[in-house]
Amino acid sequence: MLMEIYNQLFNRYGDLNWWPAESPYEVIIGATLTQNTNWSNVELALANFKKNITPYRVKEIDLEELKEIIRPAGFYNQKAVYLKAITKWYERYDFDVNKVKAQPLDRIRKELLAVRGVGNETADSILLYAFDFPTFVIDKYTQRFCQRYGIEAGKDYMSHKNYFEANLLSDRALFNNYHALIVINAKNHCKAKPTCRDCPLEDTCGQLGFDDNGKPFLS
DNA sequence: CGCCAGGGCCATA
DNA sequence: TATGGCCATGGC
Repeated sequence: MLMEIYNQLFNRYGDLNWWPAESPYEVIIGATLTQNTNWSNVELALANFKKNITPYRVKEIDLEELKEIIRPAGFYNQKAVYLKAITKWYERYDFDVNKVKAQPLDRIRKELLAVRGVGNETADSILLYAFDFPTFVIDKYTQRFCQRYGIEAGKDYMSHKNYFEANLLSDRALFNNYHALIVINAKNHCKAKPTCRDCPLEDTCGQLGFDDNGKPFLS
């Protein structure tokens, strides 16, 4: 079922080429800044770096100065601390993407979760979109998506993640685009119908439907 | 003007 | 383990 739904979403939106960033480190920064924050605000913050988003700079920069740069992204007092912390973690691997990629997924995931400001979603976003690890990213949209369409994937983050990983081929390209498709589909939907969030769960609210044979389709 | 966005931390029970 | 308050800007 999950694969059929993916195909429907793919037919509509195609390959979205996530994450929108110019480097793995920029993915790390973006994933942290976008916590409970509109992406357009994150873009303003990223623009304030003036094309100079490197771990070396974030490591050396004064904390108060960093706060000013990321201010548009909101929660800047804590996020500035978070950026320092995740950058310090990255330094263990000499800011080298390949040294991180050479490690086992589970090890890096645990390390990331131990970093201040990195929870499940941020960790998985970084693992998948910065370092190409085959891990599935769950967010509020995904959980709402499952609830709305009767996909019984559990109730918390890990149960959803386990459900998707258990019912899909472990393919980083698939995981990458699937999460992106769910987000884009949700945003499109919300844009067209701002009150969708308030729809009762039994409402088929959304573009996804199921035919008489139980096959999913996008209307 | 009020609502809320691609979460996570912490205190409390 | 499970809620709830808190963090903060900018777009609509």
